[in-house]
Amino acid sequence: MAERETDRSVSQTVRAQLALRDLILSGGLRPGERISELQAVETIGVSRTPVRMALVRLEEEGLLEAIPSGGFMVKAFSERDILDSIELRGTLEGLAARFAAERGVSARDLEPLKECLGEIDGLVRQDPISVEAFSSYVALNARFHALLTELSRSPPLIRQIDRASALPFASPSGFVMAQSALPEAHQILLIAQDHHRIVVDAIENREGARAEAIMREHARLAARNLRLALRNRTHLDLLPALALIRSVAD
Amino acid sequence: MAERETDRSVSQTVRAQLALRDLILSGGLRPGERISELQAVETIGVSRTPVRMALVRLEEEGLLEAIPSGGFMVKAFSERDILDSIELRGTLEGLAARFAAERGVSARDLEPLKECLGEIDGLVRQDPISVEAFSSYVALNARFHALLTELSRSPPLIRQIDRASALPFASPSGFVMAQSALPEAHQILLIAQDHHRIVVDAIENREGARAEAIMREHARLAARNLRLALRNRTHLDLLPALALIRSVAD
DNA sequence: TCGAACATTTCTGTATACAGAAATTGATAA
DNA sequence: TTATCAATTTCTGTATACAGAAATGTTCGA
Repeated sequence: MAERETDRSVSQTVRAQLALRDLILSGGLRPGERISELQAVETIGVSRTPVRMALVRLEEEGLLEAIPSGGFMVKAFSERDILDSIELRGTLEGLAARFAAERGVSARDLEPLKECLGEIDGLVRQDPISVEAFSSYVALNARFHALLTELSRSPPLIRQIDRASALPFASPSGFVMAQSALPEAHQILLIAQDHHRIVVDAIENREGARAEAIMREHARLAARNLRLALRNRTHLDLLPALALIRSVAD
Repeated sequence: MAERETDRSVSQTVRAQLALRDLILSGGLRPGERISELQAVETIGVSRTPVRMALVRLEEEGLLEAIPSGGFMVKAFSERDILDSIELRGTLEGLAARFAAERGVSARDLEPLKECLGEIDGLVRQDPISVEAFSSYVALNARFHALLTELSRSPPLIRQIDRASALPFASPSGFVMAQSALPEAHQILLIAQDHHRIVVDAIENREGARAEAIMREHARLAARNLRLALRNRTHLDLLPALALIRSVAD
């Protein structure tokens, strides 16, 4: 939707995949809705073959579901599904943190993580926090988690975490936090940042069990947060995947 | 390879996927080897389109890797990759066991699991254990783990576990345990069955933490087991994915 | 007015054709 | 003999054509 002119640097398949994913996450396609290949062809502007490839990939990714009679539909998730996904992700990240701690990381390896930590600090110290700062936080937070995951040095685990993140971190491209929810969100950010600091410390000190435990706690915070957001119908959480939750969408 | 005549009950894509996966797991395609679409078309007997679909699915599944310049190759795994995958799987199954315990399962829900437990008991009580009994065990064990996973009642978790099982449980269709390795394997089976009994008991008694812990321990047994198998170059382990390990294949 | 059966239309799954890129082979020169 | 360059061949990515199935709309009968 952003650019219409053919971008030759990216394959048609990838383009279709990105376009479809964004369409799903932004709510352009509702949960349960059947996806018409021909319609997608028109919308995206590529042929059926790459669209089809993208559909298969998105199904494997977990955003689509195959219809027995043929074709795909947007997968619908319950509130519990999302909460479970968050806990699942926390468990995997806990394992990653433990791996990082137990296998030993050099000070040099920890550097990017600490740097990221510092950048986040700069944001969350603002009082009151701005909407822009919050958007930056979302990006930085994602980077922090990615860096942490990388530290495990375990390709299978990294892969799995990437997959598990699809839902909890699913976020349409142009998400912005509502102004009214900022103060409460700020409080949560401060706690989350505490967790971040602790896990880095635990890894540095080779305390695997502690590193694992804090990441699980971190996930529990996110879950509590989401539960609150759902109850209040606000977007104060860090996880704007709400469009996918059927029980809310309906 | 089994049937050549067109099986109309299954789609061409699924047929291609199964054929390719079996070809990879049985070692017909070596790790690192590039997969020629046209060659696959000839071997499997379907057109390029379904082959292509199958390749994409197998890549998402983690058995193939995309080549930057185009096409796919069989993914190569290190010994550590496989060990990590086992621990990863154990961690996820631990979470599943905890979910099952905490969320409460009725006696009726536990019935299939207990029945499976009993069947395995019948096998492992044999002394000496037969090669056939061992093959049966492999199947029953997979069923036990699947049933346990189901008890979590968490679709996202079940999905992740299925993905995570791709490697640890990867097994070509006609695998049989070597006669010489049976006694040692039998010992391991007995311990594994102890774990199975404990986890069922823990779930029944709503002891989430205990259920989780024992599944992790269970994975650690499998990992130790595989490590031993790799050192001795025997197939005494329960995880015949060795064909995928490059450090062994080389 | 409602329901069922038939015809029409649309859509998916599969096969194939085509273009551009990559790899391989062969030839020539140092 | 070896290295380099060019020509050829092969392969992938994409588009499109076709057949069968599913869904939809319409018409006829009760």
